[in-house]
Amino acid sequence: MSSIKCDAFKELLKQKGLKITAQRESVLEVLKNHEGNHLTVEEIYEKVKTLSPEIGLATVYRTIQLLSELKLVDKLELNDGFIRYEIGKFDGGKHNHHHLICEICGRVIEAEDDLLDLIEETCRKKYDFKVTNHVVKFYGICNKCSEK
Amino acid sequence: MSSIKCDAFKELLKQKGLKITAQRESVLEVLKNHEGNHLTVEEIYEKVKTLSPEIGLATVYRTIQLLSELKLVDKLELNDGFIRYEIGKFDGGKHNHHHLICEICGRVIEAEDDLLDLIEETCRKKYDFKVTNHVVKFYGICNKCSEK
DNA sequence: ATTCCTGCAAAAACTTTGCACCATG
DNA sequence: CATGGTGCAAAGTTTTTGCAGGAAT
Repeated sequence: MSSIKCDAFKELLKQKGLKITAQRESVLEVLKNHEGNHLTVEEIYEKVKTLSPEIGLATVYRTIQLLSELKLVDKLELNDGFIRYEIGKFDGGKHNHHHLICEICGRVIEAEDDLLDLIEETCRKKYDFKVTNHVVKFYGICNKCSEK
Repeated sequence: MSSIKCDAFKELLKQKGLKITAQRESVLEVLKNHEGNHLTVEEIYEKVKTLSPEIGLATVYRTIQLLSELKLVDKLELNDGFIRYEIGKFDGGKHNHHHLICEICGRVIEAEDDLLDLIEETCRKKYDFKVTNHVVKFYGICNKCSEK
């Protein structure tokens, strides 16, 4: 498994004099295989154990922290009380990240449209703030819940 | 202190057969007095103790949970590792909530513009999802950090 | 009076740290 | 072989819960 993201990861580690270990690769692998799944630490741990059975929870925490610092994963709080992580989606300058969260059933829909340019323009003009990334959460009622 | 928000709170409690206590009023009071301040539980606790010195931390947790359920306060994760709360800003149908977070100094600027109508329109058309509220976080570089 | 709340302390859940051993570069 | 990483267990944090006494309706 040698996708672009894995290569980027190895490259970043090398640059910083850090080591490429099976555990680190496994954690990244799990996150890659569950893109858009918003995993909790415990869920990541459970899934990683199938790839690296001997891994300790502490290593999962340490690796997630590392991946966060490298901007390869994003922390997420979907207001269900859990802190979640998912692999970053902003390769090559894109930075879209919209979640549609149903207030009734809690379902999370991933939206990909990027219509925020206008707002970013306003941030720049009005607040002199240069936007480099954004996270948007829309709360509402999903189609299934509307039907009921 | 009998603002609109306090009255709304008392009304909601009454409706649900819950009781109006000094502790609950104090917690709401603190959040009202620090609108836009993004307080952690510990900060709320410290400030509430000046109003209700005998209050316990457990009661602060319980009250915040209650206020969350009543949609009077919003949970916030500004990616500095702390979970924060602030009083809700969507009285009377408004639901704006944009944070500009500087990736260098961590400063949080509150933006009030609401230019998201287009996006909400798209959510409705494309995903059949009715948006009732949104939380938007823009990461970027603030003016002070740009100058350096 | 009845029901709900509170403070306290204990428990549970979550996250970080120290250390001896191991693996990578 | 030097440096950094790992697993484990212990320590630190944060949050929740049980319970007996107290307050609100």
